[in-house]
Amino acid sequence: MELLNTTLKQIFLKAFRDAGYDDDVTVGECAIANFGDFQCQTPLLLAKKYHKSPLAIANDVVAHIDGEGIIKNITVASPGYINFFIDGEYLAKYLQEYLSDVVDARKPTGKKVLIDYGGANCAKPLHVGHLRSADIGESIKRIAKYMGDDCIGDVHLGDWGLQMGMVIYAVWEKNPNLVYFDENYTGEYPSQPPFTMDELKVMYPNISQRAKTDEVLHEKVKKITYDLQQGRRGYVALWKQIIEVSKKSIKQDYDKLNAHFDLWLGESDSKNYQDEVVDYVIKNGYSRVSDGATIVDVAQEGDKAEIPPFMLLNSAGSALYSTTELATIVQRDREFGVDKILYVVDNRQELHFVQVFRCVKKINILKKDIDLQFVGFGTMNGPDGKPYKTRDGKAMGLDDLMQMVVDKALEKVKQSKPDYSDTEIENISKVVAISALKFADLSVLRTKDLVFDVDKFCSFEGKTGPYILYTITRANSVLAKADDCDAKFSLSDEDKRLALCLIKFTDSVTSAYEKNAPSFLCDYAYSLANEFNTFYGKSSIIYEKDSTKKHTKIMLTKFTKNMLQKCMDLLAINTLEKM
RNA sequence: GGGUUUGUAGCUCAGCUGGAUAGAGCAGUGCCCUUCUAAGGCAAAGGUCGGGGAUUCGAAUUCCUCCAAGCCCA
Repeated sequence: MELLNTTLKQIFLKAFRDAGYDDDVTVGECAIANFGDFQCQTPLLLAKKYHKSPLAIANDVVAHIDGEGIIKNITVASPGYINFFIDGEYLAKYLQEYLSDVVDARKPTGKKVLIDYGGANCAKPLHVGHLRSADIGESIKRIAKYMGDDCIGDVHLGDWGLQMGMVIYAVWEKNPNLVYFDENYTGEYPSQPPFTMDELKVMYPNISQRAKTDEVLHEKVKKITYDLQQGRRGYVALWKQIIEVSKKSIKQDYDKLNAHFDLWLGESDSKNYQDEVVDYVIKNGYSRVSDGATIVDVAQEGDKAEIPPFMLLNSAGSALYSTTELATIVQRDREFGVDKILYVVDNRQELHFVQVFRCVKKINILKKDIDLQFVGFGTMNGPDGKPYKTRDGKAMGLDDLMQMVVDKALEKVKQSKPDYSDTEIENISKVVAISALKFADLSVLRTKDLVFDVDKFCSFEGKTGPYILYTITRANSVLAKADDCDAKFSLSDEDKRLALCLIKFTDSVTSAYEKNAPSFLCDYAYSLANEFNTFYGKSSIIYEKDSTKKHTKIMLTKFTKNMLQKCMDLLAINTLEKM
């Protein structure tokens, strides 16, 4: 279907041409405004070029506008705005078509996009810092899918670093007699892991803390990590079990947040490509040795800042985080044939990714020219304005945070709905709590840092997730009680505000998609909910006497509900039928 | 030191490519539940948009400069 914006632009474009103003692509664009339903500001832009006052141009154009049946009540306002209204009947017809069309995904773009988000580490419980990547990444994925991209979400698990050595050490410390640590052992290893996830969650922080001050322990851990990466049998067997157990637990946590990954690959999965990539780079002369390390220069002319070289191998000859990243891109190119990769990671990693991206481009190793994008998000800071710490003992795990919000929601539901059953209360509280948490996280502009504020996550009033859920349930309740008839759907002037708000959806998803910024959708959902609540409060819907008016109001209620549901779906927030 | 991001109401934040009186939410004030879920609505109050300069019909938005903070690299 043709969007109203396009229709209006065509009408205005023709009028501008007929009036003698031509040759600019932006001519005739109209936007929803407060001084009419729509406003066109083009006359202001043309004044200089044609040496005429904007007011005169506006008047010229208005005389040539042919918007029969669509546009009405055109006025010109100083210094050169063209304000106008949309015919109610026309808008009603358009709106119905728009809504049945817009809920479905757009036409496939044919683009394959991999979204790298989540960023959990094996053996480590998720903490508040993981919230943003999961929430933003999942929403970006859903938005891109809606816009027609073929999307793959990859959790890209941290499963190959020093933390694995730490956990293996912890297992050893607890029971050094396990067969995993016997170098002479050649038989099968037990199928059951010698630990539970709950034990792992304690082990890692414990060793990590101790390794900071204990040099000897730190060295031991490094040795274990090295042996693991060299393929020591017992360690590898144990490592695999750690990953299995971790994955299961991490998946449960992400499920709670409604973040669902298509791929559960980790850093270690690219190791098949690692040697090949390193060889390739060295053989083709892209690297040089500096202070014993093998590096690739990635500085470019015109750089404002000095971009340090990409590190391929350190002085000990071992691969680094950056090497793994490079190998992973090659893997994604070969195995998935992606066109674009989005990295939904903390802003602080930007330089690292700039280096990786430049290196990939420089060494010319990919089959396809992949569009690599750094989609950074602001840091979750503590109350002191410094990044929220995990290792300081007082760290808040995601579990604890969720429990806190759920408890708060329980309290709230119990007091406002005393007649609900316990299971009902429990179910509602969970959904409300997660919606509060996710919406609070998502509604802040992606790139900005945000203060970790428990009260904000626990807030259920105002611009929050629960407000949107509440609006949906209100609409539901109306629809359940409404006995609709077959009357005409026709928009009166007072219903138009809600109708115009509904059709703004396209602009919102589009900018959310283009900027990889779900916060635009949060803003939109809130403004729509707000508009609906005003509409709801103004007059009764189901007790409306006039059948046309009643039918129209019921339809608008239904549209709003569907639209809000759509937005929440794109934000990956579950909704409720009743609360 | 270099780079980078940010500075908008008491607090937390919107304000996209410059457009009419700078918008929300919390907190605080006053109303509104014997008709659709008050987790709501309505009304009022709150701001020299960090300071200064430049560009123009018009700047929170673009440019320059200074101040302050965060982050990254050294």
